[in-house]
Amino acid sequence: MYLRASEVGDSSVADIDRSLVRSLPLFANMADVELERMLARAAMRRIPPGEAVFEQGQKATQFFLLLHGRLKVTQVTAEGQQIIVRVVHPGDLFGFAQALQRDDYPGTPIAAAESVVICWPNEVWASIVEQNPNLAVNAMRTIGQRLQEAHTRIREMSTEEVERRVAHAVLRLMDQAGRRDADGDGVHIDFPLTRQDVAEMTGTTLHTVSRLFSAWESQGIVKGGRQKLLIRDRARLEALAEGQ
Amino acid sequence: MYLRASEVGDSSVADIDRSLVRSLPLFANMADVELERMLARAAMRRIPPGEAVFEQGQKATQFFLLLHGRLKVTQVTAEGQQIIVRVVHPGDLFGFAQALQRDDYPGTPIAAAESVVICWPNEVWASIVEQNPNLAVNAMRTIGQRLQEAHTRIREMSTEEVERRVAHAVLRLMDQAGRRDADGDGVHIDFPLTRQDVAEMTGTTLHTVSRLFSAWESQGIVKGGRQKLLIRDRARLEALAEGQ
DNA sequence: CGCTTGTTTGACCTTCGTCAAATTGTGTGG
DNA sequence: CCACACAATTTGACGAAGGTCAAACAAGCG
Repeated sequence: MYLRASEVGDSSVADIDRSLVRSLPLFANMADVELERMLARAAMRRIPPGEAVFEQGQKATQFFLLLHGRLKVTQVTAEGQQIIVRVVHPGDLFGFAQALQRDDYPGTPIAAAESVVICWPNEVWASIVEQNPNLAVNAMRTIGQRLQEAHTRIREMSTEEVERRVAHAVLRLMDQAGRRDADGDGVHIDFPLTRQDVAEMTGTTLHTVSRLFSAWESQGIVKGGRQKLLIRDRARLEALAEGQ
Repeated sequence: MYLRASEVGDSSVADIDRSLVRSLPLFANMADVELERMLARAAMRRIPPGEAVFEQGQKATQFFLLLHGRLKVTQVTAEGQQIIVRVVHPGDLFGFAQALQRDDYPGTPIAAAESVVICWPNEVWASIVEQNPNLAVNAMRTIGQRLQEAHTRIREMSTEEVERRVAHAVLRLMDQAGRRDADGDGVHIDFPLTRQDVAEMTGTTLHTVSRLFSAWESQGIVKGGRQKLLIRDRARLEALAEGQ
């Protein structure tokens, strides 16, 4: 948020915050020299809220790393229905298309808040992986974890009713984007999140999510607001997620 | 099916069918020497129908490749509900736990039909990947594709009604395990498949699947049987999958 | 201050899951 | 080779979870 780059769209390598990048697990085992070499081929981009980094179906020419902010990756069906495939958090790689053996991007990452990404041309990937197998292993673990998450979600959608699914989704958001509230009265989600978003993450409608949040609020479990959510009683939310 | 190993549980490396392994995309770019070196550390196992290669939650000590047969990978929820995460086809890697950064297996692969697998101890993975980055890239692509499939499934479960989901699942099975029928009257699924299986793949109940198959059968789209399914009219099934 | 975007709530109705019971294949042991 | 037992399948009746439709109501933003 406090980046020099925030005034411009694209920006030079020199502006990239080294200490931030260095702290990412993805680069944990990479030598400084190699990291510099990698950053030398990167570009930085600022994404204002509501804008897409790229569009679903677009030819994949680059891959990305989120430095600051938060992205919602959406997919749109042929009928125009939208779902949120996942949320990209700072430090996550995304737009990995060529590693997934496809030449177009499968989804659209939209900035939920002001965001900053680094991007590399696709060709860089192969050469980097060859020189640094460690990175490949790390990247594979990342994808593996995502696969895990996807399976968890499939299992939830197959076997759980809406209330439990929504509870799970909120708990996950809490872990990934929770922030101790200023008033000390709980944990709030650190980026603008609508009921519609939650619905698209759990396979339900914004109406149902709204009804659930209202019910929860009357029990003191959460507190809602426009694009805001504050969790006050994690324990009870966990109970709901486990089915009471 | 015509393996010497079919009489015994475990078997020596010498028995592994080289031409079969060689033809797998996973080893496409691997030199013969390296392939031999890799197979030298492998073991072969025969799995009778209904038996598990390993159990969900078990400590992951090996990774596997399916040579013959068909496996249903199941997950069981805390409440005891089961879902089928995916079907393993000949040539697929599975039981990849350590690449996914976990030390236990996330699911249970059960042989739907008589099956033969090769297995390696986990330690082998790292050394092989180091010597042969190509394999790592291939493996990553495989995982990437699985992630794609998982997202597709999530999207379907979020936005489509049961009939479309089941139609999609059947089409997928057709592509992955379809076999021109002996009577030439369509394509049948090449392994024993129950209504319950289809239900667990689509997040519905065996009752609903049975009702759907009955309806489809009366329209001449499919023909059912005990653990059997014959697709006679792919075009109409595709129409159903697209929502008419 | 209006306008847009997000949220809340109510009424209604459809899709599917649940419960129950009958039926049909298959393989096995006598 | 038949009969029995078990597993898979089929079908019907019923009800409830949750989606759809509709309308009113905030909360920011320019």
